[in-house]
Amino acid sequence: MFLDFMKEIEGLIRSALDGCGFELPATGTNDLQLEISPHADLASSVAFRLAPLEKRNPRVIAEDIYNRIVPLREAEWVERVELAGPYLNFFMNRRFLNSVLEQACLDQAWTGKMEGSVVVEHTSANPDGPLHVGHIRNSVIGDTITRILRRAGCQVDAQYYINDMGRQTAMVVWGCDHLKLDGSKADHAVAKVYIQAHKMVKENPELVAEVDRLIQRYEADDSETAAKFQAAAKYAVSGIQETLHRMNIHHDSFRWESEFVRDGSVDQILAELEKTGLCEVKDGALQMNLESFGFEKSMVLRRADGTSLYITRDMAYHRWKSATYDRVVEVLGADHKLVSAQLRTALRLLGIKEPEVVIFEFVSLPDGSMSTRRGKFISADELLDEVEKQAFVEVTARRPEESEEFRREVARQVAVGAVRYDVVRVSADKATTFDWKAALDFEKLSAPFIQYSHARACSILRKAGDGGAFEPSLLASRDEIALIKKIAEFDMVIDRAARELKPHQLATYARELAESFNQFYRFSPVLEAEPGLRAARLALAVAARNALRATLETLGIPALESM
RNA sequence: GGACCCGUGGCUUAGCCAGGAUAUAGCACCGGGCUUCUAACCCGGGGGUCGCGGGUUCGAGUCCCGCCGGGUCCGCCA
Repeated sequence: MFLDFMKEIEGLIRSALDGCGFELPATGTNDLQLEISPHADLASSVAFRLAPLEKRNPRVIAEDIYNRIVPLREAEWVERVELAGPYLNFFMNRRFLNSVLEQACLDQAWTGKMEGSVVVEHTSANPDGPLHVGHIRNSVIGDTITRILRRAGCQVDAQYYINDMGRQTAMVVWGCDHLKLDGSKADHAVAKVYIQAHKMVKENPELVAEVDRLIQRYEADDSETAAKFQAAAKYAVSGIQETLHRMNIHHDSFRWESEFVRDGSVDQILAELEKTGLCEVKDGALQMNLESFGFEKSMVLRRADGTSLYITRDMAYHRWKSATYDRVVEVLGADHKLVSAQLRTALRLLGIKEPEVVIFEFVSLPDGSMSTRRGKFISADELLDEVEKQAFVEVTARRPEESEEFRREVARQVAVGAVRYDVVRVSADKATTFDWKAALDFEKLSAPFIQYSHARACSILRKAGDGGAFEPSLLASRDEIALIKKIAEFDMVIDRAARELKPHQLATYARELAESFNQFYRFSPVLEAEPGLRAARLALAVAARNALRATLETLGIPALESM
């Protein structure tokens, strides 16, 4: 699809440049300055790049290139090139549009040729309570990246790293020893114990020693203690998973950080780090000095009591990931920026491939940041419940004749979509403030808009029956052509989002695709059209339905057939 | 104090990494469209010193420097 069109144009320009004797220094990506433009299907402003090198007017250079472009009779997808001042404007031919339509109709246009294995670590919330509205930014971004990479063609392992050795988990274990889990949803029950335990320890500082002893015993692999830690972590994670499943989020594998202590890889990493000569024992703790790399704070690798720390275990985990997968991707909150940078520096020193880190900025509440420990958060479950409730009201208003079962199911699917879309549509590096009013207002720039387009397409197809043979060239109106072109962009959007790890680009595309379909729907009646045109439009409706379904699926949003 | 991120119409936001032809969309506001495939939709309109000041460039929302405002981090927590 679009990538093929683009590739052909690249070839045309490059051979024209050779013909002119122009040498374009490679500056990275998009050397040819190609972009989708309102003036063309694809435009190049490469003449501007060459002007200073050739010391000539870019208009003259563009004209030279234009004159050297081989006759397009043999071009597969390019109809014509226009010279517009310093710009070269390329237009796609009918064959290209027909090919897009055909591939989309056959539902075979949605998987790319990217290769390799990728591990995407996301969510990895501490097993000390339920996911809150900040965590789900991690989960939704991570899961969408996972889906995008799969679409692009990669083999992806979505992984949850369970922090079972941390102080938080020890606090939960201590809490479970002294308090009762109250039987509510697992992760919520754990949170109550954790919050209470934290309060008790804070009020009685002598209890800290008890928590420390738990950490030491777990590190020493005391079997009774280990059973408690693992049971507590597993219990919390089971509740977290339940919430994730509600949002269509599934992990392929779970790794426990304790594994890396047990199998000796943490000790091994420590030995290797010590060999760098940057480590010293200070106040009994092993520390690494990274000042020459711009970090004023040294990195503590081992506590004075000999137990390991998160960052050291994480080093071992990263070495394993780097050795196992071609690409290592992880989604982290902005609070991890500094440690993550330190970790990458340390990995580099050991010659270990560094991860690609997707940082997302914080979600805060109107009155400040969230905290599981202080019990100050809005849980993902609560959010989903409320959005679902509101969605039920909306469905009931629009489809009062439908059964309650139908309306409940639609509300559930709309809620999942609304929550996911609301999170993924914003670029990860924008800090946001959670707002109930905005969360429950999913009327317009939101998932239902896209789901609705899909449902409309399905409705046409339900009523139309089998369209049979059709003449694609009949699709020539502005809205029909625009829709085909938008469908064609799918592979390029996926490819780019997969390389840049920016899922919000797909959210933007989804909105544009739905918009194009809605315009087609409004201006090009399908069922009432003349037989020939009807068949062609029906084919376009199938193509659009498939494109919308693939897009929604990649966003993890249910593609409802009726709503 | 230091490091990193953000600042685009009243509000939310794309474009910034790879500088180019009239700056994207939604909400809200004004006007129009359901006897026609689901109006959770479509069409039109008003509204922008792209935080501020320098610089680089033929050209800056996009790159560089400084400042202002907001966020995050700077634990033998994770």
